[in-house]
Amino acid sequence: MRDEVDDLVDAWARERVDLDLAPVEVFSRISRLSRHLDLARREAFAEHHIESWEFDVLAALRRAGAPYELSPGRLLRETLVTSGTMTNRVDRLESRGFVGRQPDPADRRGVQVRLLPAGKAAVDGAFGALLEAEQALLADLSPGDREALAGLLRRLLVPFS
Amino acid sequence: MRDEVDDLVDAWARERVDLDLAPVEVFSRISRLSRHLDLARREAFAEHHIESWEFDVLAALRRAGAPYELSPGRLLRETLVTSGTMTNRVDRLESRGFVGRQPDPADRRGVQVRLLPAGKAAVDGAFGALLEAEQALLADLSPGDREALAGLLRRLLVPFS
DNA sequence: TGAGTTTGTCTCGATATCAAGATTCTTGAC
DNA sequence: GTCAAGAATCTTGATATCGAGACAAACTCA
Repeated sequence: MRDEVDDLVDAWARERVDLDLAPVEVFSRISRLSRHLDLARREAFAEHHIESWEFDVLAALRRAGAPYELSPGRLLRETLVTSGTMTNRVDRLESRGFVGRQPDPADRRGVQVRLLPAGKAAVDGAFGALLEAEQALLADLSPGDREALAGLLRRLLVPFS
Repeated sequence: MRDEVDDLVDAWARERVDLDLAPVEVFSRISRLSRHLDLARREAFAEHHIESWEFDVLAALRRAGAPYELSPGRLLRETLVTSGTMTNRVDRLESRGFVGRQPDPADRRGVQVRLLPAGKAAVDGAFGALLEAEQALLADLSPGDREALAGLLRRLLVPFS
């Protein structure tokens, strides 16, 4: 059982016999899986007529719980984009009727972005499709393997959190 | 030991008690790690004054081995970008003196992109810095853990290869 | 050989993102 | 109370990417 990264590592090993390529075995697989997952995500969402960036914003609001309201600042911290990008995203979600903007009663500089019913329906449907697609990708791993994998990944992620 | 994804899963679990969130435990960590790795990569390359996209192209040429020549078509398949993007990238690398373009003697439609000495020096230096930074991120895992992780990731990646 | 299809590269227009700056409001120190 | 410093949001300009299309050359198969 070989994957694309085995070929990559072999090629580097031929050219740079002096280097220890162990990190490539892990991190290159993570990067490539992430790219494949983005594509799979896009496909799963396409059937529900939303884009990945739309899901990211709507999901942050959905996770927050009723009344499904967050500030733009909070949203950009959740989704790791800049403020200009978030303004643009909320504009487009607003024009689709998925979210609404309301002045923040406690801070007159502020705005609250609220998830509207159409947006909630969209994100709930899309999340279901996403989980289904991802379940299929995990099908070859036993529950024990999944937990072991999640645990090892957590250990890599903790220093960043 | 909790990470950002533990919080994410808890939030979803509160809102959607009906769903099995096991895939999130794995795939959300992979996506987030990939984003953090991109930033770490950018930092490691900054000291060598090259950008991530430059490394991607130069590394493909470097891995190919002497005489370090690939066609634009081959390069875009290696780096997963579109042809318009690759034209732009090769243009900029050419203006930095890192690569050169030559007509393909065997196919008059074709072009060969060749890695020049300055480009080879840049990519070798940057790759060393990248491996060093990535070693540090792996420091907490034993060699056995690393192999187990790489093996599990390979099993996820094989279907895409 | 010659027509039609495929391949390889580049050009062009549209767009999402980022970074920096502008604006408005809040907060805390004195 | 006033003023400076900070925070929240939006605006603007630059840019890298994508997707579609153009063009040239190379195959295919009768």
